[in-house]
Amino acid sequence: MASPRRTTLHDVAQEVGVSAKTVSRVLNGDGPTSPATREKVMAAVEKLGFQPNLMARNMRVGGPDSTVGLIIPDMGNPFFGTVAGGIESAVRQRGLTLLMGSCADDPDRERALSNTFLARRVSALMVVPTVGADHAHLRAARTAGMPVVFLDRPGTGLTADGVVSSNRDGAREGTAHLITGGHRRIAFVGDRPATLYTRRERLAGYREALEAAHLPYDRSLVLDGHTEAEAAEAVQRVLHSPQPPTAILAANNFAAMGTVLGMVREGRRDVALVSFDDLPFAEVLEPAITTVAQDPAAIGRAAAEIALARLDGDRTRARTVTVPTRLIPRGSGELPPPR
Amino acid sequence: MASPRRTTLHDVAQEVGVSAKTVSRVLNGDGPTSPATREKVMAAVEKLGFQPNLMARNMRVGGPDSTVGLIIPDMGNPFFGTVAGGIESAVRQRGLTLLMGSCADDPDRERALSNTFLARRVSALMVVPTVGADHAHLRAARTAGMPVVFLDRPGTGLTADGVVSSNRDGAREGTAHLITGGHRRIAFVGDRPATLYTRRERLAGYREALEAAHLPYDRSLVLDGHTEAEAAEAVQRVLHSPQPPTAILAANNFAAMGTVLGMVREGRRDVALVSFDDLPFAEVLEPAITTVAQDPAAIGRAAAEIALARLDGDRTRARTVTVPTRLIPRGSGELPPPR
DNA sequence: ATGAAAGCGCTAACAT
DNA sequence: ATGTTAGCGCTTTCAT
Repeated sequence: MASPRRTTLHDVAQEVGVSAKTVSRVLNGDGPTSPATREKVMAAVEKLGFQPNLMARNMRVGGPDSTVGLIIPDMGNPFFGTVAGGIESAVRQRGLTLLMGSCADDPDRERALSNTFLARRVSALMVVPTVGADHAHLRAARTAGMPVVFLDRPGTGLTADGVVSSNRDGAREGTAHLITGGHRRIAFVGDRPATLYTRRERLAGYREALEAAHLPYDRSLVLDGHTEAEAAEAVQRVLHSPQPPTAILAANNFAAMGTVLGMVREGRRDVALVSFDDLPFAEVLEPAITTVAQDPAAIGRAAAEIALARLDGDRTRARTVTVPTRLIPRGSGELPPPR
Repeated sequence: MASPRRTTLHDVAQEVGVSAKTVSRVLNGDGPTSPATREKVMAAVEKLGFQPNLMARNMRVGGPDSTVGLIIPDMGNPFFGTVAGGIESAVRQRGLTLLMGSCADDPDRERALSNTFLARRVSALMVVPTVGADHAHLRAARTAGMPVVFLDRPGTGLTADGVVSSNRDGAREGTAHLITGGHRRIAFVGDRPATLYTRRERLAGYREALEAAHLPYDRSLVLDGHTEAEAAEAVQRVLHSPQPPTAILAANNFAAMGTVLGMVREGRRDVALVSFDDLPFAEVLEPAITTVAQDPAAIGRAAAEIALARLDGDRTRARTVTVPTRLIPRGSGELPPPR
């Protein structure tokens, strides 16, 4: 009981009694076709359930496929989902379809996925680089005219276009906000590994704010946590230390959730908090959480615009676009230090 | 300054001084090859940055592409991201790559995306059906041997395999939990449109629990809200009604977030809440939120297993797998009614 | 161990 | 308005 072969253009042509090229003309609307054959062809297509084989078409036409590839490190993070939405709506207007894959934080899988996309001749490739991944292998495809855009973090081993948030400025602003409120001991809860681009940049912004206010940089106030649970534990520990912080800058949404969880577990509502990344529940908590909001949709849009410009022949040198963040004061960052 | 043509198998062959077929043999490791040529070929591949054109390969080989397509209605919902993760890890073991696209709740775009996947000859197609979409056009591909699996909701116009949560049982259990706590006026906050499969099933489970306890079904306690904001407003309104509920069953995560937001705005911490779908912040709120947790990763795994079995020749009739939900009492569902 | 020819499904270029 | 031929890049089949 073998499956029937997939219907081809020839099957349709035979059914109607015309040549394959005529069917092709009808379907792609290029050459002239009589209304009569057009109808007959469409009927046969419907009847046989014909799906044109785009691989064959693309191969003959020679151009790239009408898809854009996106590689993200983690499907569960809605941040990337929103980024993807921004790309999607921008490329769709050009008749391109966004296809995405997740590498689950694995550099080997990132490599495999990019080969998958390259081998299928996507029009452009967008990558949110995973820690440890190298991107030198993309050079050939890029030289052959395929745009490569790095999102959220710069790529490694390849100079290409990129789009990032104003991580440093945003973190500086968030920290300064706490300092203005009177805080002098401010903890930083960041992602791991500490070499992660966004973490480095945000830590740098945090330090800039401290320096500007002539506050000391205390390493014991810099905490790690890749997951919510880890961040929560780190926060609980530091709140029990001899000189606990009176305020916390959480450097991403998982860190922020963990920080809130840690504070709840300790029954501490008196610690000020500013979170980098907006949170779905930011407005629901008491106090509501002050955030340094990123604009993931704008990041996606900017990346798509760069890629489309490249496809249109833009040959200027690689550039990096910075999408601004915005401080949204909501309450948690306005708590004064105890005195 | 035109882009250089993409390197082909022949380019590599010419560089080495062998035939194309020899290069093909080296790359796919089928026929016998001498170690010497093997090395030279690999070197040339590296030097020229050769990426085999999978479209050409697949076309000649005739089989399906080594990708699996997934269509989801919304990128921003982490529920679907987790489902995708479950599929991904299951199909990867078979050398298949998961590619996903979002139709943004638009049935036309769902159709376009499925054509995109079909035209590229994916090995299998997974669809989370969007409201208003029809799936009859998938019949031909399915007949030709491509597995189709519907996730989270049944498809329309096509009998195919499916995987869903135990929506009705879960909602009944969640509602019964509130009834056991002494509540007699329990509101239902659901998604829109009211015809949505998951909403219908969950409402049915809610009604079953009411009936089992001989409680009246009061339509004024059934609220709608497709977004967090809409749900919040509906909740605020009902709390001001003459006979307000003392407990709420939120039928999905957006409804739950909106419900919490509405309660916070009204300063009401005395209303019991059970949420269908687990929430990232469920444990952080006070009281922590009692949920009827789904298992999205298990949904994805089950769907992948069905598809793989079909690819292995399973020709039994279409079946629907139900993945159980689990009640997680955390506090918000244990609030007693005021007396 | 390697090469030559044919063909996968489609369309560009040239007929008619 | 339609048909024919050739070929996209690769692999199969059959040589050598």
